[in-house]
Amino acid sequence: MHGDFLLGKKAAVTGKRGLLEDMVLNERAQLVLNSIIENYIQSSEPIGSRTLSKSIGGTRSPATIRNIMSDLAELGFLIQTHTSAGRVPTDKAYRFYVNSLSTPSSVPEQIKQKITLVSTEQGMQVEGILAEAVHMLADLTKFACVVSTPKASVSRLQRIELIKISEDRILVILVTKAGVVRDKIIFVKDSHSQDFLNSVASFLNEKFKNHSMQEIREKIHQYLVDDRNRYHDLLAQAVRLGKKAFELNNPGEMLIDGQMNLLLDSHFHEQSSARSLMDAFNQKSEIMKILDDSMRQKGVHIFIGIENDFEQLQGCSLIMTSYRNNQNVLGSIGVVGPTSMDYKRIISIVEYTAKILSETITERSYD
Amino acid sequence: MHGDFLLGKKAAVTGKRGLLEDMVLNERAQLVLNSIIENYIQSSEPIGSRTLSKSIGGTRSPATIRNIMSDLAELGFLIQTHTSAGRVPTDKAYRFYVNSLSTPSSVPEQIKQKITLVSTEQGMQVEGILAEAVHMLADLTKFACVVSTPKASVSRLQRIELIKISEDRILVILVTKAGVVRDKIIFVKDSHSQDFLNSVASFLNEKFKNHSMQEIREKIHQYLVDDRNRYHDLLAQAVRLGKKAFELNNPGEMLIDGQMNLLLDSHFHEQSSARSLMDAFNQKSEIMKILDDSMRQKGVHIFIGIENDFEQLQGCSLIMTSYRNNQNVLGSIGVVGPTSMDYKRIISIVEYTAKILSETITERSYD
DNA sequence: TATTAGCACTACCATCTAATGAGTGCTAAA
DNA sequence: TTTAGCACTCATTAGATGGTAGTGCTAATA
Repeated sequence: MHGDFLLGKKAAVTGKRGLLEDMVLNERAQLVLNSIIENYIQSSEPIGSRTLSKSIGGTRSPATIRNIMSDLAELGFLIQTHTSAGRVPTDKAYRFYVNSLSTPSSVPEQIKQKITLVSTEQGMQVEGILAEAVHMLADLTKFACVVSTPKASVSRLQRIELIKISEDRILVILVTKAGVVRDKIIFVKDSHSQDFLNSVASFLNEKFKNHSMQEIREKIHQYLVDDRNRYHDLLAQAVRLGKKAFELNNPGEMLIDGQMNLLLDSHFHEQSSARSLMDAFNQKSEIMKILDDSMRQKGVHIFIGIENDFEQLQGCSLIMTSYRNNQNVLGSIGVVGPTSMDYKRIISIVEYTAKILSETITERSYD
Repeated sequence: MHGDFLLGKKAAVTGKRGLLEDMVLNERAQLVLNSIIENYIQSSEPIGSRTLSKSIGGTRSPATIRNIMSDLAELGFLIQTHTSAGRVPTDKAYRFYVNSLSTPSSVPEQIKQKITLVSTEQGMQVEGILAEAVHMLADLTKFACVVSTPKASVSRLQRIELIKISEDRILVILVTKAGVVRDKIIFVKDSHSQDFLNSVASFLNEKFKNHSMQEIREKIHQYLVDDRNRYHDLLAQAVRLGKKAFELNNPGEMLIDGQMNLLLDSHFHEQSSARSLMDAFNQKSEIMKILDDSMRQKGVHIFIGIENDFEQLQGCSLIMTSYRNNQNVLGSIGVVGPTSMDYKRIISIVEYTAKILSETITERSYD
């Protein structure tokens, strides 16, 4: 295979078996590939051998470049839109490129200055801060951005309030350590006085403060499977109300911002891709899955094109990372953009934003 | 003036003075104009005399139609994009058309069935219901839709809770009659015990329950301008905390959905108009103004093109109406779309949606 | 062996042209 | 008041053309 020439020593030793896994390109090929990618990220136009020859300082003639490009194409790093066009990086090329970005590039000072969250000064709650963060991210990157709200299951109880609304409805307010207030209504068969609800609430507060919602649900379940007659009436009622109050009914929410950026982006300017992107963002559960996944691991996660499990986003790249308070990982935040995005820049911005967000929320946590 | 032929008796009597105000077109002209508008709404393409002649059943020849059209153009109801093109209705024409829709067309049964709010079953709060309503509206109309959340000032207090977060921070939770829960943090200089906060809260609850936020703010202000030494410590503290707690810090919020629909709409497919539309939606305060205005009056409000005060939306038409619970008008909901929208259909959908929304929220109110 | 120059070839792109067709306005007749 | 007829306008479309940016291949070169 002609392309073998481009492989460095490592691949040469391991031979064809390791061709795709431990792919190592020789210096020359790497230079060319990276240069193509960076040019393409800039211009969004197919890169030809002449352009590239100039771009790398004229040390190689267009003809040489052509040979190398031809081999890179054979190896699946480049494709041509048509015979006489320049070449465009494939998802595989971007993956190679991103992997080679060993040192995370630092955020330019002037961008750092833009990444500040002001909502914290306005007595705003966590959701407001998240909204601001995702809006800022969308504004800086000019792509679509998503953030998941703190998972109810991991957040720890700060306080619960029960407010009688009507004979059969009770408003439950849960305040978590992370600073999120959730409210919902539960329906009950028997009417309770507000005084009674206050006792139940203070019982639940005492019993469960600082426990995670997950733990609380488990404990309540435990109470219930135990012989319930052992408990006196207040306790039994409290547990029953508590069960309803702590029941998880929202599967976690997310905020999206900057979808319009994508529609205005030239890469998605064809009717069909715009339409399908829009559909994708309406499938919140799928996006939630991605956000959840990247919550579980440390660092920045990058999904390039077809690497993406969610088919409708396979024309995009995703840059995701998690945010946290001093106790727990709370959720994740990230960017959805074209595969030809400026990875260096976007990665650093996402990373830095998550850091600032984490700091802001930690400051905000009720401890 | 040639166009005078088209004017009916009324205008003929009042003469030129009333030309624009009590504009009445004779039957023939009305038929032609309405037919042009309805055709254009359907096809989005300039309407020519031949097409129209067929469309009205061939009772008038193209030449006749041409004469009428020419006069209508002279009166400002129609314009031509270029000399040899068909004609397109102006904003003035749409206004005429909408005014002539005397009988509000009823919503087709099959659309009625689609307009249902399910979130109420899931123990969701008002904001969730509004989000569902606006999403549904966007889905049905395929335009952008907005809804304003219930005004804090008009909503009546159901209950206030004060929760100590840290030495200098207190979480305030306000539950209104309309079913909205608002939470915010206030900062205090002196530390208070939770017991103390409970007393303050129950004092405030007793004193202000069922009063509107506006009233409460005024009363608190009254307390403060009175000689404050007259009050004992608890009261003085309560009032001071109360002032902070009831301070209006969010000017009212709104939810937007379906912006992407507009971007995908052929009418806004030029780069520039898409971009400026996007900007318009980011100017939330301007849109809020429109929503507020249409809250103050009964019925459906229609702003066609240049009738719009907000310049950036002068390429659009807005269909707005208010929603309410059994006590008060709470906010408004509406649609932003191209001036060539199907007014009949959209108006009826907006109207019906607002009705369902009002019913749902009334059901939900805490009374 | 790696690199380069030279050359034939390909396909897109902008520009021009001519033909088409949908529409108008005007005039004269019914 | 309506209509038929005719000349005219202008956007759109389809071909045709030349220019350009790119390729692949081969043979010569360092």
